[in-house]
Amino acid sequence: MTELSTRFNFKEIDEKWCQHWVDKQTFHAEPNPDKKPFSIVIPPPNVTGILHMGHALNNTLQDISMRYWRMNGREAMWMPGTDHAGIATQNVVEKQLAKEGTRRQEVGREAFLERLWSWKKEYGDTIIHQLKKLGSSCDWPRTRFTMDDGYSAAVKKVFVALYDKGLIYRGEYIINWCPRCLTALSDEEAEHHDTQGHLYYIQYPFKDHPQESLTVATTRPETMLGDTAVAVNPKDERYSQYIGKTIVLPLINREIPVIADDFVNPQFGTGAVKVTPAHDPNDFMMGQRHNLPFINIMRPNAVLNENAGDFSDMDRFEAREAIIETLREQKLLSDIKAHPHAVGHCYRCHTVVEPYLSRQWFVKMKPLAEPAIKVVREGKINFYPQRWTKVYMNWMENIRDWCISRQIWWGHRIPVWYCADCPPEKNVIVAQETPSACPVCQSTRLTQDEDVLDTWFSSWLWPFATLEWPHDNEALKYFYPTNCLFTAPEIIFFWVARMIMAGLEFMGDIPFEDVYLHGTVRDAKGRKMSKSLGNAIDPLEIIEEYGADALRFSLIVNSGQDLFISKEKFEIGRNFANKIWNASRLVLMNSPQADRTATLEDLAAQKDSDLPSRWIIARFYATLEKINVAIEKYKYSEAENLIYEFFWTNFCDWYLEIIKKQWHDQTIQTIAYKILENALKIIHPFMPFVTEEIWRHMQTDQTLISVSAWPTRGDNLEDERISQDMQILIDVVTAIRNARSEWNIPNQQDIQCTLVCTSNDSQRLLKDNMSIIEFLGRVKDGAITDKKEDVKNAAISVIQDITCVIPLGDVIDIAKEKTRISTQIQKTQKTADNLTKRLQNETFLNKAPADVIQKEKERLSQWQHEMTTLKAVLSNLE
RNA sequence: GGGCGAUUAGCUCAGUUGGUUAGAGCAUCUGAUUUACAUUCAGGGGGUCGUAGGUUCGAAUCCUACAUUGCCCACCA
Repeated sequence: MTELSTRFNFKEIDEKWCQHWVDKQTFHAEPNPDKKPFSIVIPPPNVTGILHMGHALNNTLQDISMRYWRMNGREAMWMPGTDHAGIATQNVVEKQLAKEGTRRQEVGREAFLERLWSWKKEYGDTIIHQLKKLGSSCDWPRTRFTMDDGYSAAVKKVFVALYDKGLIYRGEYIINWCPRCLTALSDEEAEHHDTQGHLYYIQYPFKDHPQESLTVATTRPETMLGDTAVAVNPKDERYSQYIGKTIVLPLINREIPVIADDFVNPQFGTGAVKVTPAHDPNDFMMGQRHNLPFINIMRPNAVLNENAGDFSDMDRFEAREAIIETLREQKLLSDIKAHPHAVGHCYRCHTVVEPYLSRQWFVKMKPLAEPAIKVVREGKINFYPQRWTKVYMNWMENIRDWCISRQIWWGHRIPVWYCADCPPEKNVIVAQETPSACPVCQSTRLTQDEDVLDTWFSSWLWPFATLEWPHDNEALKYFYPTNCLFTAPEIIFFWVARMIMAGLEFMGDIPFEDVYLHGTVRDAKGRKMSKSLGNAIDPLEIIEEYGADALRFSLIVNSGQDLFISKEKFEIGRNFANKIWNASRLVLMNSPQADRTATLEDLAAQKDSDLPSRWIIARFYATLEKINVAIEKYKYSEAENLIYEFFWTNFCDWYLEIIKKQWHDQTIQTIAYKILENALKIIHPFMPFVTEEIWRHMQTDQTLISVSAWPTRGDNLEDERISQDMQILIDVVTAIRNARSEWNIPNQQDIQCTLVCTSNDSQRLLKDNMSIIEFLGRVKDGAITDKKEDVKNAAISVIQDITCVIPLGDVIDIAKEKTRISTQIQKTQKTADNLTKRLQNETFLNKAPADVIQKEKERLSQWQHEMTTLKAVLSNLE
């Protein structure tokens, strides 16, 4: 084998295997009738920019799962790809244009889209590259983009199908409008933040009695310019006399009626509401109920239009100030109260959205939601952690129609054409391909709808559109439905729920069985990582500095729900990778004669091996068992802790230390070698690079650990006896080390140690393993006896039925040792007392299960034994 | 206004269906360097499990209330 350097040189090795796996298409999967499939689709990262820590976490989780199942014999296919992310990507490119002093309207649609495609090329490639660097075992030749030709065909087909089914309609409604992005948004795309606003109380005078007025309260006084009524609750006696009266709207002197509507809450504000049907969803409905005029007072950019009288050409917030000022002057402003309320913001640019009346395309959601509710209720799809089921259900059960048209250019153009020669509203042609003529009047004067579709209208097809749907093909049949979706809870509504609906509607089957929702990555102070806060840690920087394995391992180990990370956290992973590297060096350097054809099962079956070897093999199988369960239950941090404990504490700190003087033994070489080999396999899903590299050094052929077989379980579960015996050895060694440390005895100085015990079992155990105790405890002349030693000036500790006596001569401070023993006696006494009390308690004896009582009795006798020994030790000191 | 989490060592987190003296990593303290690894090794200190009640023979674990904190949803202008 080749020499390994003293440190794990991750830069070189990451690069090497990253390249190798891609070049050899190690992770390409094809339908294989002999294997069960395991497939997942990546949540396609937006091509807006580069990957952040959240992506690193998301993809690490997916990769652990993929690698685990691949090694477990599945045909594992991980579909990679990217999302065009309509508004978001258009925004970043618009910002670029702005820097150049131009705008998309000046550049023109075609040239602007060219810019976007080149942006997509650059950032899409970067993202794929970053995913590779992370070690993601994706099926790279399948890489898809949500605006691929084939994908676009799927989107169009879906639009037409839903339209034909009557589930897509066009209409004028109040939607969320972003005045900066100049587009409609869906309800989900408007993020509500609690904001400290004001409630303005404004007096609206009556036409007949200008001295009298109704006072209304509003948070958006500028919208009063579009008021077409004032509403009160019909049961509100304070106002019943005014219903039907006419009010003269201040500032623009429009005459508007006082109407009665149940919607009005008499408790809120003054109980009288201004009604602005074109600028508020509730008012819109009232407007429809009462046949009120809809007066739009705003241009798309939220600057007031000609309907705003003196306030036209003012921005909405500027107009708010001006209106308040004017009303104040006219003594029509009776009060301003602080009023905290939720204000909608654009999820992409954070501008305050405006409820705006406009004609858009919508999807009727209820019919799609029903089957999607059913599959979750029936447990065909499961959420992990389970509590997210409720969140999903709640949204689905109250689902509202989905506004899917966007007034932007980057995206799937809506497959709708309008005939110039047909009457309005009857001129709509919905088709997958550009029609050559109007099917009704044969006119060729057709224009396509200018708008594009919501980005999620393509993402919701991801699990099957990436597999070439609607083309019937083997891969689609074989890999759909996928097994699991790994994503963040933020997009349950945007994406998860809609994929379930689309899957059921178009594939007639669920898109995935499990949905695993992981936490958000935050900084050490718990803030969300973001560019604008400057607290983001770039995963690539961590890969450069600590290695990809370290990044992956550290993101998972000790992780709670949300993830709080600082740079230091990555040291855990880096150190562990280095530990694996060096332990492997040690084993490989010392095991030239290891029998590489042996299997761990064979070795486990040899019952005459030495205790440490039997122990480490048993520990391995116990760990393997627990890891299998943990991974399959999505408990990745638990799995990592098990691996860490096994490899570092059991294997390195004990086993490799114990066998240090035994490398000449071929059996020891074989066992160490085989344990390492199998340990690498179970570490591999978590740390693919270091394990692949070491594997290559261990194998004579060119096999890859990535596609090796996961260790099989066998019946070699941990032997209770072996682990107990080994624990005694460990405790004895620890007691000796402890005494050394306590009495400041330098390591070079040899010490003596006498182990006193009476039972045959313990005697034999100690005799068989005395050399280990001597070696690890640096003991010279270890002795075993069944007679009580009457040694003065000795450090004494008790391990079950074994008393460990270390003569210290004048090094010992008798007073100090007495205190130490006394403290220990006190602790022991307390525990024993508690146990005694419990065992004397009638109700405990009556009600507790027999095995618990039995256990407690055994414990008590152990404690009592220890106490007797300790007391003897103490009296011996006096 | 509703819903869902969280609260365990200085920090980040484990803690399975209630049943040993509540664990780990980091940090801290003491000691170790011709040894595979100082990205290391050995040892120590550090917790009345947010508060108050309740259920139980027994509670970090189950129940109730409260506190603190985070997230999501919601048309009371």
